[in-house]
Amino acid sequence: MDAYERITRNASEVVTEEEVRTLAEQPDEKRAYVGYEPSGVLHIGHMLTATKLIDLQEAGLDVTVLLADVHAYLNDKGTFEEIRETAERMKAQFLAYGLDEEQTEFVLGSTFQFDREYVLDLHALELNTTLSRAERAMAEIQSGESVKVSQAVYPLMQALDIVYLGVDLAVGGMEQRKVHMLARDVLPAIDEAPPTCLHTPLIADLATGVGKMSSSEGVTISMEDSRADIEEKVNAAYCPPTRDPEPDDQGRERENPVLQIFEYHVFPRFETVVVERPEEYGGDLTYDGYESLAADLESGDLHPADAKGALASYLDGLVAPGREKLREFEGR
RNA sequence: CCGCUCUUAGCUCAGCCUGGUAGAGCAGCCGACUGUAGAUCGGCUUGCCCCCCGUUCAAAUCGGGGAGAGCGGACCA
Repeated sequence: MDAYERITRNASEVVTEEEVRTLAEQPDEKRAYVGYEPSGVLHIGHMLTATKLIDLQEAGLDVTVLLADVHAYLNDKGTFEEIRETAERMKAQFLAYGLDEEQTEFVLGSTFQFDREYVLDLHALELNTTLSRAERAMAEIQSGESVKVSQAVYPLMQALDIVYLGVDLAVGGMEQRKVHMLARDVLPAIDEAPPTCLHTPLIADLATGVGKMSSSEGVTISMEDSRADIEEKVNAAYCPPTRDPEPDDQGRERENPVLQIFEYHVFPRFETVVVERPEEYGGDLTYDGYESLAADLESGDLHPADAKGALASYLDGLVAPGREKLREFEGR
């Protein structure tokens, strides 16, 4: 797999393809970043972009993980003291998850976002952005039902972070695309280049296959989960024997979250996947790629219950090191 | 600052006028059926009715005070 392929695999979109191709020519000199609002426990949403960061590191890029304490504050997530405490835990879990320590730089937002120069640039961006545009960019990210002024500033800071972190590639889930498009539009106003962006897919809600999995509602899988928790959650997941389920009775599109997790979480991290299966149903199966597994599920050669069993055990393998880290933090 | 509206189950809301300690839909949970889940069928749970004071035998409901949220405060309508 060449660098370009490695960088873009499993991405929902890349903006623009041409810019990424250029970047892929000298990956060793490039830097990608993702910003996360610190939270005490890594969940499967964090893990999705983290998996992409691991891809990027394997392709040769360096990675900056922004622990966005100021953003979390602006989004009403607590006091600075509380937020910074969770940032440390988050960093440890990312490393446990498999980010390369040598190739990863963790930066706390507050270490540069209060600099005079940064703030002046921020105000310049504010001057170039309408409130409705900023609000639109935040729609998928904000917490609470009424929009605060702080939340309008939020996406502009994301744009500026890309500049101040010296980043060549901004990575995020698809929910970040409006923010990134805003950044591309507005950064030229302060004579900065529009950032190249890479967006990961959103995984559907585990229980229903509708919409996207969210840590705030519905079921999610996190580093807090025991193996038994994971088995229980995966077993309860929506999983028809197809990768393209029918819309539900309200006409909402559905995905197969079990297949999605195989595709976006498991196969990027494991060369082969072994599905253990009782002799009664045909014995073990071995897959060396997502396509063959999905095809077998569709044909009926692989029963969803067996797929779920395998998924739970591989997910547990991904979560276990982070779970250990969390336990260490508890011990302190 | 002024005015109007709202606050009842996890969510959306009904009940308030005509006081008698509460309901619907959705969600959730359990069971049946499928070797998963979903769908279907059967069953079940849940409430400081925003807070305080008062009237009353009795207050979600009436009166007073307070808190929180939403909307409005040129013109037009």
